[in-house]
Amino acid sequence: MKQITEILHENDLVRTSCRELIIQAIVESPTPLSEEEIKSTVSGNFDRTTFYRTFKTLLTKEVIHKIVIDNTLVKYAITEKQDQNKQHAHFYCLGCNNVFCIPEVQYTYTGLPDNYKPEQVELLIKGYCTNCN
Amino acid sequence: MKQITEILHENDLVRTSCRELIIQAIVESPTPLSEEEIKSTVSGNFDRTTFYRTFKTLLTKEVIHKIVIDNTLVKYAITEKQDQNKQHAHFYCLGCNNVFCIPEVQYTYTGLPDNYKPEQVELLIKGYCTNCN
DNA sequence: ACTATATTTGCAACATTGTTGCATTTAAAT
DNA sequence: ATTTAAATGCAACAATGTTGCAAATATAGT
Repeated sequence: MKQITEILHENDLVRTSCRELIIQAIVESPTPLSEEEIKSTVSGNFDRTTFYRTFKTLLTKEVIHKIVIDNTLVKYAITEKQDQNKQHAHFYCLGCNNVFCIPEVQYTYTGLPDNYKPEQVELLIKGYCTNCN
Repeated sequence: MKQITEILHENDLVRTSCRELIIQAIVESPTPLSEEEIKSTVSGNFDRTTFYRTFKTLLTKEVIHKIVIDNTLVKYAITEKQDQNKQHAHFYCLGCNNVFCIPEVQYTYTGLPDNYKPEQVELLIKGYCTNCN
């Protein structure tokens, strides 16, 4: 709990229970959560408006960030400091719909025509996780 | 125009002007279009409901398919028969926001832990295209 | 070309999702 | 404890997407 307060403080954000609960939900989950999932664990406690505003704030302050699997499936995770400049692959489980960050994976590509200037490269592997094999 | 009628016929879809215009807009564009872009080229001609329904139909029949860059940025393209089983990389231009299919790119990865069973792999390269260099 | 049938369209009403302004409440600094 | 700045809740609104149904349209058979 102390950590969560610190996260807010480090980002110049006033400590409020809505912010704390959203962050807590994300931190306590073993895998990234969807907005829906976060909303439901926090729901009942706050006005719809407050949730949206808080969520937006945490995103723009990059306290949390998104992992896009599909336009209909977006997951959110805490932005760890060590992750800031690290690019890592993601695994999406077609069975349980969970997302996993896989920093162990190394990836490369060849054959991009010269006229394209690459800046970032994202790899998304879809398949089945341990539990869903 | 004859081609478009054929596309509909091949997919057991009644030929209607809304369907034709949506397909036409996509086919005539050099790069994939967003739903917004398609809507605006077709807008005025049809009821909002009709557009949504037609769009959905074309998607579920896989006459068109989506390329997801971000949950806020989804582009649609015609599904060519030869593309059906081909997996190819995509390039997203940070300058002009256009998406390009890059079948020339070859890519691989290593280091996925054994307990994950991969089925598909998607590579998305973000950077600047010829016009935006 | 005409008719019968199935499908699509447009409209209205509704449901969901997200946004804005403002008065009240809460957090934090002195 | 008091002051100040920021967040909250409410109401009203805007945008987006959906459903049921009658009217219109496309297709197949004659």
